[in-house]
Amino acid sequence: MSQEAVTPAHFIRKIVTQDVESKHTGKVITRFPPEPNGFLHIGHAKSICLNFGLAEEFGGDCHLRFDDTNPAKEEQAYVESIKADVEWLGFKWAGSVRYASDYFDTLYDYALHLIDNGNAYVCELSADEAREYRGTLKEPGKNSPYRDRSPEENRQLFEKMRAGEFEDGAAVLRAKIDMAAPNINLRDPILYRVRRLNHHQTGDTWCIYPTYDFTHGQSDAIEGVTHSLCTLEFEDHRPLYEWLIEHLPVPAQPRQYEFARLNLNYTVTSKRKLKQLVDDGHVEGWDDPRMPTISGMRRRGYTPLSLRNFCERIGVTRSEGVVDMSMLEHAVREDLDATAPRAMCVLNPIRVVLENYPENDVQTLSLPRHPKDESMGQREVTMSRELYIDRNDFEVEPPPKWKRLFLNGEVRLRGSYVIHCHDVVKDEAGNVVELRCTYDENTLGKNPEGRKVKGVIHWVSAADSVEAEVRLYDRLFQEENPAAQEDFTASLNLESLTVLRGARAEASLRRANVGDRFQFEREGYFAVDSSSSDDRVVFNRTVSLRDSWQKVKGKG
RNA sequence: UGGGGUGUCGCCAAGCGGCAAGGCAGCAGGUUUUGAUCCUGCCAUUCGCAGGUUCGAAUCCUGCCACCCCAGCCA
Repeated sequence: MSQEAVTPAHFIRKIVTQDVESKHTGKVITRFPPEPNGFLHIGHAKSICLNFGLAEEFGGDCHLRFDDTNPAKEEQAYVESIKADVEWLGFKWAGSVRYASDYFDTLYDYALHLIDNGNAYVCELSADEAREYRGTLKEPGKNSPYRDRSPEENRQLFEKMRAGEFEDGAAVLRAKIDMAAPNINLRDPILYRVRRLNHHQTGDTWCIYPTYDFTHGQSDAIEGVTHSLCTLEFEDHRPLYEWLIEHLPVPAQPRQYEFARLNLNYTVTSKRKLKQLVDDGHVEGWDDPRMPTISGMRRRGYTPLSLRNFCERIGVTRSEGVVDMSMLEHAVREDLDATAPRAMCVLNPIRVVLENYPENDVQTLSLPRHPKDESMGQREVTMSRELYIDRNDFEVEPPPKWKRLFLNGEVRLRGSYVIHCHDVVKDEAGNVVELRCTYDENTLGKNPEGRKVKGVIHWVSAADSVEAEVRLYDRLFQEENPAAQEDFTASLNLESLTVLRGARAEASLRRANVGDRFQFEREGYFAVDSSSSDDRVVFNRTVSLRDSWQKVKGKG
């Protein structure tokens, strides 16, 4: 066997492995339980990869279950986007999509079970009163005056709640546990509340809705989930999760395990904050390519594999950290380097005239689509007298270490000839607007004799190229940890989007389809945006190529 | 002494009593018609701190310190 670096098993993988080897004879069942109240982001990708990945690895199942217990915040549109994101990442949920609301009837019966056993009661304290009775972090709470109602009375009252005989907020069902518990989640937690709201799945069937705590664990049990994985903030809920499972006639005993959520620097991974960016118009929508949402990253050009590799590499632990954006960028570059066909696109064009190139002569050059993968074939680019190169690839007076074109210097046109610049044309303001050059006809496919040409730059034929819009993205926030700021929107990077309308792309790109990904040589990876039309191609820069010239330049 | 957690390289992360994996970033070279990719080398005598146990400690014990989560009829 090879000694290749195998990803070490993280703690959850170890637990599952151990369970499979010992107590569990059945299969591993996990679930990804999003609340449909927003779009999924990179943090959810971690959870998706963990849950679906584990099930896949152990030959088990992973369910997609919407945790839809709060109709006030949830919408069908979010349900649809979430399904699309999970599928795009390449995972398949077992069976049909599930909803916690599928279990509302059972949950209601479970509630009656607790009531009949004296483990739950209807409480008519107002929200404010309930807060006072709950006590504080350091002081115990005190019992609700409604705590000792009889099971019979509670049953009647709860049935009235269901029948709509209480106004919103007028009554709740509470578990009867311990108002002095040091863990606040055990101070008679609320199980049901009255909410006269239409629900995206159940319509107007219910006017009482179970809380997360009363829903999650029981749903897990009903589905036979063996390992219920969630983030650290739910750790304090585990005793309640277990209490409910112990006191209810559930069909299975799922176990909850917590892991640290993913934090990425220079962005936010909080549905609430992302929603605010959308609602306040700081971005163009949930799928804005600057958003760390799965749909935004998809539109930006990220690949499912790059996200999955990223999630595998960051690991799964219980210590909360902040992953550097460069890890994510590395993951996309790695995948795209191997899979993206190459093409040339001049982002900031400046005209080049090859004075010794015959007026109407047009040559077709065949270039490989990929430098290492011949199976990707060739593409044709047109060579002609008038070209465009990037303004950044020319200097009248070159700085030290310069390898590109300069006045009275020469450079290789990628896949074509070596050209020499002997003059520049300037406008009234003194800006260089055109380069007068000559080409060396003996340099196609071979190096000139007697001299070395260090640089290679990309180019396109002036006539045979298409105008394209190119969108460059920079980090959304200037602050490494925007969430730590008083107002996170204050550190929004106002230059996170740069739109280049006059870019010139090689002709082969005319037929690019939405979603297609390319490496624009020497620039970066780009994906065709969904806003492209037949007469206007729009490219999103997924990520730039690594650029060691920036470093050299920086050192002066 | 409210409860629950976490502290290993700039970042992520292995390790679980036998002498600090790996990845990202960085640095230095090599190859290169992408200043890309690829390749090579360098990058924690030290594991939050202080004691202790032990032949031996990041790993065990004790005490500190720092940070995170919890007082929604949100999830």
